Amino acid sequence: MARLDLLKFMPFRLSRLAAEVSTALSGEYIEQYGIDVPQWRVLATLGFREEPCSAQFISQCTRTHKSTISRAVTELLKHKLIERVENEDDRREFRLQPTAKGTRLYEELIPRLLRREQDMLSCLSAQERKDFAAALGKIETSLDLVQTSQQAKAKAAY
Amino acid sequence: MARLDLLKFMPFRLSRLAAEVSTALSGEYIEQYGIDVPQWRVLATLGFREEPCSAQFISQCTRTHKSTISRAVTELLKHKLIERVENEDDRREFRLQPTAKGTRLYEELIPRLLRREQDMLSCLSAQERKDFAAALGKIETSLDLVQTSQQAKAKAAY
DNA sequence: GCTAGATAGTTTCACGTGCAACTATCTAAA
DNA sequence: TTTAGATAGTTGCACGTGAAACTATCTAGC
Repeated sequence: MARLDLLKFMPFRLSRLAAEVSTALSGEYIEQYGIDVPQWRVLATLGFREEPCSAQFISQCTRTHKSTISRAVTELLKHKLIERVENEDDRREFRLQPTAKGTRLYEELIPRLLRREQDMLSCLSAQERKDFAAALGKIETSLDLVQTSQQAKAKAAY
Repeated sequence: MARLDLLKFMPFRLSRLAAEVSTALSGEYIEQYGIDVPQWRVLATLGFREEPCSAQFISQCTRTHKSTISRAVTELLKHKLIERVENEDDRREFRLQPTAKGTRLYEELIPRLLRREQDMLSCLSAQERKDFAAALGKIETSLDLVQTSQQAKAKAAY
């Protein structure tokens, strides 16, 4: 009879680890600034990229449901962390970009989060970290999980 | 100015991967049998272990909130996939164990899920798989995420 | 230029989950 | 024996999220 040790089952381990890491991060820093995970994803995408993006683009890049992004954008607008300008070429979509306040928050948050990530990985050697990231990358690719900016653009333009 | 590419940020990658894997599994197999993730966790714990367990024990092992386990147990009882017997030594808790029907479902499900896990990891060589699991183990340990049966028992007995 | 279908974004709804309060039971100490 | 505090399990509540419906706008084909 086939058996399965849940504690060694990869999907379970990933789910447990992701949940733990996520609450650790959001609990300590993100909640501190009054923004939640989807809002952080919007801000992170806008902060990293130079040009303004559409909500659709953010949704595709972060693989987050468009309704979730929509609500996050509404909140960020309300708190004046981002602003949106109409797109003359296509009046269905809006160009989103961080405000000065949003950029300030972003710049405060980044070092904290990067430090957190380093803490999390500090139990691995440099080589192990590299291998771990590479393995993760292979799995992501095989699951067609990686959405490059190019692909997103291509999709956006279909 | 510090920047952060969300797509290379480990917490984000883990969250995205876990979500994808989870929906892939639950969508294709678990939903097919009308049970959801918490119910599967209960069944997996009971099926793997020989002796009956308490809900508390399952909650600790799987790091799933006790209210979630409670609801999962209620559903599984309703569908006669598990049964519970009073514990004479401590009448607060119940001993949970799979029924014949539950065991049958478990045995049908296991090979499918294991095959799925293999598919997911098939993009890695044997050595890479081993290294990946080891790295994951180190991170889990450093985050105090690993709950052994012994520890759970110790905690249960405080 | 019109119409059909696609797309961006919003909103309503149903549902699953964590938190906190609650009941029942157990343990330890006075 | 009584009482205070801990524990097992359940339930009400608030909240976040995905699916689906909806509006407005765009594109392609006629």
